[in-house]
Amino acid sequence: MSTIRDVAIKAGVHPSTVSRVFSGNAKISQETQTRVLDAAQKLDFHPNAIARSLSVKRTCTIAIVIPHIYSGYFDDEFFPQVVQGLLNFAYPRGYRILVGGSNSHSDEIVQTFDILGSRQADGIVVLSNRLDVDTVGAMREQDTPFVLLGRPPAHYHDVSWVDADNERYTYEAINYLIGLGHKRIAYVGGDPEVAVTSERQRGYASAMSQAQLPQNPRWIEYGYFSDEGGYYAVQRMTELGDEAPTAYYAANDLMAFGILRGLREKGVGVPEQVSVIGTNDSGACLHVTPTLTTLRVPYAQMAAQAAELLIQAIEEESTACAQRFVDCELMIRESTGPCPA
Amino acid sequence: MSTIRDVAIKAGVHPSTVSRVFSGNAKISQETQTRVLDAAQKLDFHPNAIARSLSVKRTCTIAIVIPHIYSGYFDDEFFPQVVQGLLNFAYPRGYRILVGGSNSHSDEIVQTFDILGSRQADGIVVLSNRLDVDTVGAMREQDTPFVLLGRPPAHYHDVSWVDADNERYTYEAINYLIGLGHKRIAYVGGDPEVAVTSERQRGYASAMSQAQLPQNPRWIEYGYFSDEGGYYAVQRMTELGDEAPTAYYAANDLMAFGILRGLREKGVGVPEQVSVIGTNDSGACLHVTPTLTTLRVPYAQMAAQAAELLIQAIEEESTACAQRFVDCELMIRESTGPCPA
DNA sequence: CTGAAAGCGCTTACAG
DNA sequence: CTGAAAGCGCTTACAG
Repeated sequence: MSTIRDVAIKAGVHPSTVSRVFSGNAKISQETQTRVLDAAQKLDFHPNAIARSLSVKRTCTIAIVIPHIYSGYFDDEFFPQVVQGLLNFAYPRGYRILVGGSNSHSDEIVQTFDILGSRQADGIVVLSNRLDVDTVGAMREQDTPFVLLGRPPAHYHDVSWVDADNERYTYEAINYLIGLGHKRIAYVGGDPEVAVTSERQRGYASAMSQAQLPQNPRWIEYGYFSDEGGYYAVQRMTELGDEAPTAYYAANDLMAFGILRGLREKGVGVPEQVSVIGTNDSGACLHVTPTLTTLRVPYAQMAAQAAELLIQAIEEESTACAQRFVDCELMIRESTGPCPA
Repeated sequence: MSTIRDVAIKAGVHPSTVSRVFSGNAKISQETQTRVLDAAQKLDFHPNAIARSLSVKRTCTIAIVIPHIYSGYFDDEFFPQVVQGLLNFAYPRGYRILVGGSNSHSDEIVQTFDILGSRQADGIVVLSNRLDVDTVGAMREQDTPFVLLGRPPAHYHDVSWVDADNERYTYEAINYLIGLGHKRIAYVGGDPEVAVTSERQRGYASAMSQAQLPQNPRWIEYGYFSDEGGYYAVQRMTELGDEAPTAYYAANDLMAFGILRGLREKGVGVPEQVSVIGTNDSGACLHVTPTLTTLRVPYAQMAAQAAELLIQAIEEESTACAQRFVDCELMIRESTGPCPA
């Protein structure tokens, strides 16, 4: 592998000159330029990105560490959409994505700080699902830019984040069911440890109480974002007899598919007898029967905005923080209908 | 941000000593060790990974560039499985994944060579779908290790790759349909430019001809891996009347879902009247009705093996190459059944 | 427009 | 076990 020095020798110039023709920003005479390029060509020279990074203190890389908490991160298209969104924004601007692994929640934090501390990336987007105040506080103490996907636990004003207003949109989804005449509505949340679970539950509760509907604790189940979780919720709730829900709201599509499966097995018609709403709008919503009404959460867009904030922070070296909400949309399809009399 | 030098000064030792306590491999007296660690602690020192990389010529990173050819790379769980597989093997060994973007096929190659040349990663796994001989030849000319996901166009013996034997497994899937009594079988391939499409088509053709079944060119359609492609294939083929296929093999699940949708709209019963087989075994196969019989291709496992070969090449600096096949499995579910009389 | 020099923050033979 | 020095391959003020 040839270096800038080899090229310089072959071209009969100083290494700094070679550097200048490759970095682009500097006036170089037409003649030396071609001489250098020629030499580089012949030696198959490619600038070493690591050496450049060390010198300019920029890697043109943004990082993300993947939680291995539940496989739903992959099953439910959450992670792919995030990577896609990051790439959509970052790639055209010359950035690449560094993906780190983790094998537990605490390891996830360790890995995040490792990337932050070692400067292997210029910035990092972190999934703030389970971050506590301490963690966020510690991130603020260091000086590599970061942006959260999801709000921090306490409402720091000097932290950047992008989030959906989960409470509000779940409220609207429940309201839609109420508008269809449903009165007994189930809430199937994800992992109760994850912020989004309680956010959505608040939306559910406020829609119910605003409509002055009775709330039954047995209508609430945590399905941990898995298909089985949804399926199990149906087993539990159909036992309630007269008190069984006529509609289910699930905090992700996977659980909604499990609900659909559970209802089908019990011979319950959807949407004639029971309505089902999922969350995310994953591709499979259109492939199931009936097609699934779902609350679309634009993860790719969230990630793209996170990348935007991050790259802004990196390049402008501003310490200004920004908070952004993205819009969700209720995709009404076949799995919801009027409450039967 | 403090450096090794700051720590050295504070601890009253030479920078090389600090380096030694952090790199781990070197005998250091208990006393200096704690002095250094103390100083590092106080200064919140974290070794700079980039500087280390430059010095040791290793980044502990393996790269992949994502093709933006068709969104199916994301929709069909191909890419997420690949990243998951890479990470599963790489993460426990201290490697991270660098993900690059691209916006066209030629750009994909440009980006690949850019990573290779700039030494931003220690190795790269490349999707060999559309690589031509020239490209593979050029990759061999440089000295960063790489492994192909899929075979190279010509059968180079000095190139590492991991692949499924697509021809063989599609042959078996078709044979399964033939065993069920089907005689008119449709092949719905992906993008005809992609190697896997013709590989599977060969498997299809040889199963048909071995069973001495007539082959009708109108039973062959390219659905470009999209839902719509499968849907459209049904529109075309149901027009064939008596000659319409009684079974469909689709080269990915997405197209199979489109086929299912098309058949449902036409009131064709699956599997009573027509059987359908997909490929990949994406999560949604279990959520559709009927559940989809599919040829499982273990992408995550393929990627993990690619990571294994790659890391081997990186760490042993051996130039030995290896070729590996992974096993596929026909997952028999509800969408296939005996050919109606 | 080009050269010479110092520096980015580590590592690692070489001495002792 | 520790220090001093050279080096990894670039970049970038500073001169001229």
